[in-house]
Amino acid sequence: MKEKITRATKDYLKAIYTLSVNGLPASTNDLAQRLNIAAASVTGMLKRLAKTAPPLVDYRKHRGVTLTHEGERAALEIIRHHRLLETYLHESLGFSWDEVHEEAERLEHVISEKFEARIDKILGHPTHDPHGDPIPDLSLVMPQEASTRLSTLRPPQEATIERVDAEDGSLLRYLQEKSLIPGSKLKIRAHSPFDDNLTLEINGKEMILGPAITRHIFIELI
Amino acid sequence: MKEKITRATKDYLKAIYTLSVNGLPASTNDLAQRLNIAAASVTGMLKRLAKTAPPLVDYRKHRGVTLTHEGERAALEIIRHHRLLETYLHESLGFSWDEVHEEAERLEHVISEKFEARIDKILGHPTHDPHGDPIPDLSLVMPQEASTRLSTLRPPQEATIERVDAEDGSLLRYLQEKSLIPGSKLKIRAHSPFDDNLTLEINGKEMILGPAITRHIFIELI
DNA sequence: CACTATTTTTAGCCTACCCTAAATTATGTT
DNA sequence: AACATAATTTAGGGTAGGCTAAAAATAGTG
Repeated sequence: MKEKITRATKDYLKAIYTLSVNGLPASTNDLAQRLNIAAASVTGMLKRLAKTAPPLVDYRKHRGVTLTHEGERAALEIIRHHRLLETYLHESLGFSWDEVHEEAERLEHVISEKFEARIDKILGHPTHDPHGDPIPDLSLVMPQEASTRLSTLRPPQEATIERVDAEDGSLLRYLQEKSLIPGSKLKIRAHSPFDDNLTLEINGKEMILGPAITRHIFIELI
Repeated sequence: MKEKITRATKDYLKAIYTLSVNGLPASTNDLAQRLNIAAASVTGMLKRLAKTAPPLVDYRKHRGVTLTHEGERAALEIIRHHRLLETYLHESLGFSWDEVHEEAERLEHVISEKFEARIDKILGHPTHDPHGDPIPDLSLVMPQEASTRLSTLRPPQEATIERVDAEDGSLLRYLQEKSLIPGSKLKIRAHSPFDDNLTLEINGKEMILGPAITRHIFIELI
């Protein structure tokens, strides 16, 4: 009874997944913004997704949308593709970490299970992609992901960067230049009130970062 | 002024290219068969392709269709993608030669110029794919391709297999089993009249092949 | 609680591609 | 030259997935 899952459908499922991590339903508007599609079109598509067999989403008017079990499985498959691809592009094809997202975004829809298995093996079954995002394993179990934001730290805490939540290339290039990448260790030196700037030391260098940046960086305390 | 070239468009251009190697226009029916689409649909699509700006094909009713310069460029780009991918899948990801076509068929539409450049470099700028088909170079010049069919040889000619013209997986697996792959050297031992069977020796083994097979194998005389 | 601002949905359209059935044009014989 | 057959095109439809404008529902605020 498997329905054919189109590209557009996959994009919706992925977006719904990432917008409802907290368990809350994703809103029409948020989806529209993330997918760059008019809100009205999203409503129409959600209706369609809700009445496939089996239904991929649970949609109720004005209340937002969540994934069904089926929908979540499909979303996780795509996310696995995406993150494995990002890792592969980075490690094996020499793409820089700010380039991998865009390329993976297109490839994720067309690679076969065989292709997936090959790169997974070549990479040694990685658990995280270049941005630190967890990669669901073969049975689609998602590893725990770092959830403490750098912006919440205060001196004299120390931490390791685990994950960077950003797709924008220019931000990613900036972060790389500052060594703000997964694996880097840092110490909080100071916190400014009102603007919430953080002064931190990383690789012996000191820098001041605003919350617009530190909110996108997730850490593990040392 | 570049029009956006959709997936369907690319498939048509590629099909037209391969069907009109001899310079003659491709017919509606042949296209329909190759693309697995009703002939009426092909007519409709050809009309559309002929009136893009710039036009991608030169189409005249009941006379078939040829590629314009623009159309040919686009076709060659896709063919370059396809054949580079086949080579990459085979050499770097361990796909067998009967599996590469299908996978490349989907990937060819979505890889970036950067991806293309990477695998081209990793492979050492290959000129032929695993089936022996020539790969257009960066400026889209197509290398000469072997054009003598094995079926035309007669004892005691000797030759090297250069290219195999087949997409069907089971045929390809059969050929591989018999060492009928690019690079193999062979000697024609006998020719049977009427059925045009050829007896040939390859790697010290003798075998008899009918024209349904030998027509798909292209060689270079030694 | 009433009113405004925001979010979401309806209604009505549009484009790209695909299909079938019927009509038309080409082609290959006699 | 006149058919029969094969190839092609026209006509009329359908679906997926977009869009805009207007209506309706929800949420925030005095």
